[in-house]
Amino acid sequence: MRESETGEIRGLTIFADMDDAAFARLCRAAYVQTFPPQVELFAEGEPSDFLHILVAGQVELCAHWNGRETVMEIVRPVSSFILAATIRDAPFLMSARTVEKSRLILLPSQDVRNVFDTDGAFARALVRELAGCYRGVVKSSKNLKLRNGIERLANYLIRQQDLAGGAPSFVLPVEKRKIAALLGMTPENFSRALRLLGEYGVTNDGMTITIADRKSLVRLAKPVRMIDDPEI
Amino acid sequence: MRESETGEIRGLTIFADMDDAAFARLCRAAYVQTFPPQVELFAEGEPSDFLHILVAGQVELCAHWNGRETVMEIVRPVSSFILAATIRDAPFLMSARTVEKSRLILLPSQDVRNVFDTDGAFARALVRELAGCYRGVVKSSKNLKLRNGIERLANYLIRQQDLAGGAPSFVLPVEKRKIAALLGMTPENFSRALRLLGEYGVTNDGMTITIADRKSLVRLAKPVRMIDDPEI
DNA sequence: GGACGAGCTTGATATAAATCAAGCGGTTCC
DNA sequence: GGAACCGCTTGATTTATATCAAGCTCGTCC
Repeated sequence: MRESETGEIRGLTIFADMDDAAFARLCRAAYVQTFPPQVELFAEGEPSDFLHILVAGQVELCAHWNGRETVMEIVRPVSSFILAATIRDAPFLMSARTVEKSRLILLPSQDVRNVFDTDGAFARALVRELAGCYRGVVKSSKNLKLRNGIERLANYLIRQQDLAGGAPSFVLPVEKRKIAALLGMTPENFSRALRLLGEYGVTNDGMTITIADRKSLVRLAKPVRMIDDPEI
Repeated sequence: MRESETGEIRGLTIFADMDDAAFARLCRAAYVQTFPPQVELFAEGEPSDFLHILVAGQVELCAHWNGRETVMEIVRPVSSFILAATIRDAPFLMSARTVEKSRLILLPSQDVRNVFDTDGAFARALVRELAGCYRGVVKSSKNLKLRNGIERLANYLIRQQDLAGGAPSFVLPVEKRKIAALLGMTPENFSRALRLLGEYGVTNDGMTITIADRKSLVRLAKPVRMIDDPEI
């Protein structure tokens, strides 16, 4: 991997505190790869041979059981994913598929574990990262168990508006059907729920959402820090 | 804290590899406390001043939103809980309440963070522990999103039978209403689902469950490693 | 331009789950 | 012993969600 490429991930919080030598050991056998849209990167149950870092594009993590499929998470750059499987040398719990053309850096899991075993700074950074990941999933689980479909959608839209900079109009990051699965609902119900949010000032044209009356939407969504604040 | 008491937790995987001096620093200001049933140990949103370790009894972790409540996890001894909040010095995402009379060891979060900052072995053990916790929540989330109520209950019973040693009859660990909430269903639906499982050889008398035909139940439940195996 | 396909929407319907309302069966406490 | 309570169960009903079946819209491709 060339230096220009390692630079793209050097700033990630999990690498920030480690010294250059350790980082170099991590990147020695790493490689960069660009994938077209809709490519399966790996499947649930496979051994986790590489720690994946998404540099550009978008990747969805999904899960399957008994012929059913759901979306667990949508990964946006720059961030690592499936860190826990790498650390535990355990099979993937989720499958990964590119949503659009994506560039990834792949670090051999064995190298990640070796550096983690010898570099204290890296180990500590991983603790903080994994603690954050854990809390992220707990929040998502609370969201699923405590809210119904419309409430989840309302909160999702508020969050997306913030991510997009807060303007009244913004574009959904992925297909509606994927967002529906992420929120634990069918595409049909997603569509109906979105129309019901018209009562709260939400309109949509294709992938563009406009929130005319955010206060009204917030009154319905009732976002709270212990579910909706990604920083906590 | 007396040595007889620190011994109860010394064997936990998060402490196993650290040297005695570091462990002693962790335990210096720790204390042991016994709580009666139904006591709230802490509430969602409060600062995480102590890492909690359950030595005996049972504790439920629950979450609230907009007047609704759900059970996120039932902790059994000996295990730590809310490790992620301690590490990140962040507020609790869940509330904790004793289910029965319980004995806990409380380690000041600041001490945990200090030792973690200086002891590499402890940091590495925490990484593995948190990676395991993360994967646990992911599995639980897959269970919620991919299965309906009866399927979740069927898998829960199979798991409990295994935990109880595999005998056909076993006793549920907590009130049915709490199990219902854990599984994301109402007590009424839990009751009905349990009765429907009669078709698959499941009978119950009070808190005692008997699985007469495990194969039949497994055919319905379809447990898979990537959701139901706690070791992976 | 027109045919096709994919994703989205909509309506009708079926199923799952929640809610409401009793009643049952223990236990606790006078 | 009996009253009161609590958790569980059951049935009736409502609501939420999923499924099925079209149709629509907007691209792409010939």
